[in-house]
Amino acid sequence: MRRKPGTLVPLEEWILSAAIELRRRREDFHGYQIAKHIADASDRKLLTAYGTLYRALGRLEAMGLLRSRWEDPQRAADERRPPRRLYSLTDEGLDTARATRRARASAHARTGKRRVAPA
Amino acid sequence: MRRKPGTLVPLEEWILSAAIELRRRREDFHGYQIAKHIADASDRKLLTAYGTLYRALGRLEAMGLLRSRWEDPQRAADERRPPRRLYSLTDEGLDTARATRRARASAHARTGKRRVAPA
DNA sequence: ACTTTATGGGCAGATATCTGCCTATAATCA
DNA sequence: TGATTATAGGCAGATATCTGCCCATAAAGT
Repeated sequence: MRRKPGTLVPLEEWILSAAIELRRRREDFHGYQIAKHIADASDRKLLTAYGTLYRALGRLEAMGLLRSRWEDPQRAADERRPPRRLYSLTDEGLDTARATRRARASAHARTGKRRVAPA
Repeated sequence: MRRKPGTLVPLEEWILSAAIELRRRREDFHGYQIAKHIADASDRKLLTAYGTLYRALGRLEAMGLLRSRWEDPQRAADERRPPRRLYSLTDEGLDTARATRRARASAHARTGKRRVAPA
């Protein structure tokens, strides 16, 4: 719905937030996983389909905040499931994710929006 | 349903037959593709789910008649779809597929079954 | 303030692989 | 011949990624 340049939409912020959490556990994440994570965390019936999330991941990657790589297909085969696309935060993405968190934390009463992503 | 050792079930024969056809076009094939191919070729409402086919492919690979490899995930990404597992006939699989065809061709009236796979 | 425009999210479904459970039946065995 | 057993196929659904279409709405433009 026409984003103000340099800002993130809520879904993108949630993804970055989840990415920081998973990063502490030294894990990369994949779309299906984060979709379930977000669906659980937020009661919202969000993501009736996964399309919205995968598109958001694509945008974040295009912005340079996430990078993705395909996992070794052999590993997927060993675990008897389709291969995953694994995402991780770039340096810029990490900065942005932290800035987003700070903005969230200090956004108690204020409704003012803050720039959390580079123009 | 308890196979006589060294024989193939119809689904497996169809797969090998399709594999020979595709081989002429110098193409490897993947599960989803062959499922549709078979579903089209045989009016049968076969393969309401794909599970049956993927299991048959797995058996043929375990028998040594097919080999599989994962396609380059980058190519799948470029074509904006999930990665495929590509199958091709082994030498033994090619022999077996040809023997199956001959058996089919000469099975006009006779109902007698023939050994088309090695014990 | 009012119109235009860009785009994110919902809905629907395609693409692709894989498993668990049940049942029917062919092959084997007694 | 009749009982046992192995297993292929159907049914249902999980895992995983991705696209097309539409609409609502916020941002930008006038």
